[in-house]
Amino acid sequence: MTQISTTGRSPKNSRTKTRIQKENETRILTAALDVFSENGFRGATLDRIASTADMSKPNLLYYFKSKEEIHVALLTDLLDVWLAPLREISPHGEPADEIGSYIRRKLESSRQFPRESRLFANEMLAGAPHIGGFLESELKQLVDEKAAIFQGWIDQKRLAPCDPRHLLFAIWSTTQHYADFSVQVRHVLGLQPGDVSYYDEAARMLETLFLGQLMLAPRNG
Amino acid sequence: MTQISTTGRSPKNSRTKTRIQKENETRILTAALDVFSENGFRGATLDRIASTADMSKPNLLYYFKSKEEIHVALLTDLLDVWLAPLREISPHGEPADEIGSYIRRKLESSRQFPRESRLFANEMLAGAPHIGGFLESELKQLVDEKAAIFQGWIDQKRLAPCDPRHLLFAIWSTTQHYADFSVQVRHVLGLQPGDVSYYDEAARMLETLFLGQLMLAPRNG
DNA sequence: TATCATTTTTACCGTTTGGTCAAATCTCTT
DNA sequence: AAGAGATTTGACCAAACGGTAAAAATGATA
Repeated sequence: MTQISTTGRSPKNSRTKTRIQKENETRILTAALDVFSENGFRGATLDRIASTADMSKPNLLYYFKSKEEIHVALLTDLLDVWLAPLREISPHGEPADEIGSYIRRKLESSRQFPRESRLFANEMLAGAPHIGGFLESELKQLVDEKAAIFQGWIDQKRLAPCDPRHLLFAIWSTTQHYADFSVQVRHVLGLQPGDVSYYDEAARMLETLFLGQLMLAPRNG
Repeated sequence: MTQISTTGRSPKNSRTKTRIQKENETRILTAALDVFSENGFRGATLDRIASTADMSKPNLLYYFKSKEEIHVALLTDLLDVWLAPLREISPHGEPADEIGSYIRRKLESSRQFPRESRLFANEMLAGAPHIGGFLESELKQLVDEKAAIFQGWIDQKRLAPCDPRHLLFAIWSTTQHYADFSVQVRHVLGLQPGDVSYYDEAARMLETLFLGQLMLAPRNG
């Protein structure tokens, strides 16, 4: 499997991009995001991407020389979006503030970039053939760093004892769920296909869960 | 898109299944689960399923007359697995007990049936083309029923005010994450490909999150 | 407006895909 | 051991697939 590195795309070796080049690359990438995020890498076809982009297949291949190159371009852009909210967590704030705002950022990211989230999810389900390296290097390193912050708060009794990495998993899963499983969310809530009005209620739920306390009555035992 | 109903599969119209028939259907379904759960419906191929099942493609098509029929068979089996843990929630127990054991059941389900979970996830990402009907009928109905139980507990002040459906979403996402994103979980934790030893820690995390209290120090404001 | 590089199209190619068919083989029963 | 039914195989098909080559059309520039 071809792993990601910073790839030099675009036709020929020309350094400056023309107006048409920029326009068409954007059109292709947008169309490809639609198709890849719905069907995954293997399930996507160049024909579908081309027709979604309103472009002939050879013309599309003039801008990206293979299906894989389009996919890599999308994933590369994606990784920044994915990491950005995590980077902002600071050791200096209150745990509730830091974690609360991280959750809000992640949820906002799901609302704004649901297709990117699904692209990522598809890549995970397929066994991360393209971004395995990213996961065990950049992501792992950043997670270790932020986990240490959480551990500090735990040691100071400002956060319940727990495995910080699993706390991050819980945040990732609950927030990304609203993008990745939006079809299910909408069906269960009885909403129309395009309706994403559930995000406000989602934010309240996650605030209660992570920052408040869910169980009110004392448990027996 | 072909929606699911109870399909009469198997060759001819024979009512009784032979030994070979049962064996081969199992082999096919097992292989298909591997392939579909990794690549989704569109990304899966009959050739791969056949070779995974150690069987020729025409032979495979003797038992299931199309790719879609195999997929439908898998999804049909899946839906029971998916609903079973939810059905068990009772209005008569303590909220913490009921929700706690539901989480444990769901997590156990992720551990035991990760491929089924990924099959479901793939179907969601693709926009639920095959089980949309199930989502808005059976699932919605069951969710409404269980949400009413949660609402009862909220009214009795035994559970924090929240949208019960979103509470279910939080449980689904956190538990299923360990099956669907297991590659990421393993990479971040630095575990080997087959290692699923993270489930115990996951269970502790989710107990703290849902039944306990994460934030220990009072927040300002 | 002539020129040249960029962009787009048309016509392909070899492979993979989902699926069919008839013949061959195997299995079970008598 | 023979016959009937169940199973398996090999040969095939049309369509879709990822991708190529070269000519045609377009755009920018002088």
